[in-house]
Amino acid sequence: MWLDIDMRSPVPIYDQIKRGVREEIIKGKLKEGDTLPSIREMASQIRVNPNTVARAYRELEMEGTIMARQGLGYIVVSDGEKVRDSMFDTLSEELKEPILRLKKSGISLDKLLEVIENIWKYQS
Amino acid sequence: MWLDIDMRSPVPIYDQIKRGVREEIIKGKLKEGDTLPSIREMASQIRVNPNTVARAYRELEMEGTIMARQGLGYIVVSDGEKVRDSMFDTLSEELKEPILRLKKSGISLDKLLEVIENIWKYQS
Amino acid sequence: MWLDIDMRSPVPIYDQIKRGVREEIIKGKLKEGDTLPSIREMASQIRVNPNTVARAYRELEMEGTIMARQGLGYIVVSDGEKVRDSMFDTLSEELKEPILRLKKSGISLDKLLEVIENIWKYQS
Amino acid sequence: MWLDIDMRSPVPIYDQIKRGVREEIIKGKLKEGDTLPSIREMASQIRVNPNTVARAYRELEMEGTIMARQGLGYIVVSDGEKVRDSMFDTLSEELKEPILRLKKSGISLDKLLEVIENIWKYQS
DNA sequence: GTGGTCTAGACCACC
DNA sequence: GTGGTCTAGACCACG
Repeated sequence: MWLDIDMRSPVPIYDQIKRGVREEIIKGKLKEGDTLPSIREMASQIRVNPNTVARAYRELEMEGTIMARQGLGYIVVSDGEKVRDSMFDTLSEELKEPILRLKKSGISLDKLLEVIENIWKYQS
Repeated sequence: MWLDIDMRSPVPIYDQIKRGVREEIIKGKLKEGDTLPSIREMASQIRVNPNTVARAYRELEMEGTIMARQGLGYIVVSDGEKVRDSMFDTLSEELKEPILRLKKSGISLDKLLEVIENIWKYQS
Repeated sequence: MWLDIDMRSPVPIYDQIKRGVREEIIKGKLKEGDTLPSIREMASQIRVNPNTVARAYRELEMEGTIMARQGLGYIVVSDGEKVRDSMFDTLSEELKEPILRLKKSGISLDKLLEVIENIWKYQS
Repeated sequence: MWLDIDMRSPVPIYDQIKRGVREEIIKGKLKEGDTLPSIREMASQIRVNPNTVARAYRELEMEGTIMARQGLGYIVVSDGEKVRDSMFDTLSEELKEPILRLKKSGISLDKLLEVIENIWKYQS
């Protein structure tokens, strides 16, 4: 699989892997029943320790997105819809705090929306 | 002082203190030349380790918002305008990552702006 | 044969096969002297790796329930009574641990028996 | 804290730690707001690698039983009631499978309840 | 081959 | 001192 991991990001690698897998499911590149790359394979592809991949997969399993089958590997069990929904919730939650702080500091809603739009349009 | 610290937040305490001080300056409750509560005083008021307050003050000094005066404590040296501007920059930076991830996952700009507006209007 | 295997169960497949064979014997559908489906036949029917079936048969042989006959496959050598008894022992053993943990956590015997009865009566 | 870990049990150590902590909370020996032994302390007491304790604590945090505070340690955030309830659910779930298998194999309800009672009364 | 657990030990951030 | 992440590598069970 084709996850690109940024080793210099403050976001933990295992979390980048989790996000990457979720995004593949949302994009439809991974569907229910598909098998993920094995832990060792993924680990060697993204040049990371297998333990790190294992942790990511394990946590995705705990949240109900994928499932392990002994001796066979991990398969996707959640459809893109569900993953997308829970992802929106999470991200909205992340947006909440900085937005409320901006509000408290006196920015206007219009100014905020303008800032957001700029990020959307002109950032990588 | 009147900072409220949330011990349960994932945001480091020293960072909450920095933000709190900046907000007081933005709101005009602290003006250029005003002195901050001493490290020990602040620490005992918000029930926090003095080292933590010291770190916050030290970093605020490094960014040019406040200044240490031997034997007198820390005084504010930046005006509300400047602090507000740099705060906007920081917060915009924080918004960037979740927004771009939402974009990558297929949310529309309109939908995003709607979400933002809802947070703005209806969240505490 | 008529075993139904649950690939999503945490119970290892080889163990599900062992249990399935034992249950057939207990129910009388397999009697002393009957021959089991060949490893390959069983494997293809339940969509499982032949190695897995082989392991199940091997272990059933070790416990004295079935026996390999050169060129003829496996035959049943234990009667329903015996199998049932050893099965009860095994299952009682499995019940032991969760029950004792419930006890340690302060549930009353009556409450426990009630829970058990509910499972018995109302679960599929 | 005085968890006793059985290194020879098939139950993973990190899981034994999770169970142990939950039980301390249920018994009231750990209350809301109490701090757990630090990862390193617990690890050295039960002669186990700190990573193993860390995993247990992390998972307890994910299920909402305890909470980490940087530089300070873990504190209990769930009361005994809640922990007990979710524990009952889990254990009942564990009982379900062996009980239904016993039922399928022809044991009578009375016989089963007798077996349960014996385990309760006479096992360690 | 697959995943699962555990150890040993490094490095970082926070208090 | 605290927790958090990551690596390297061993050993086990399952298919």
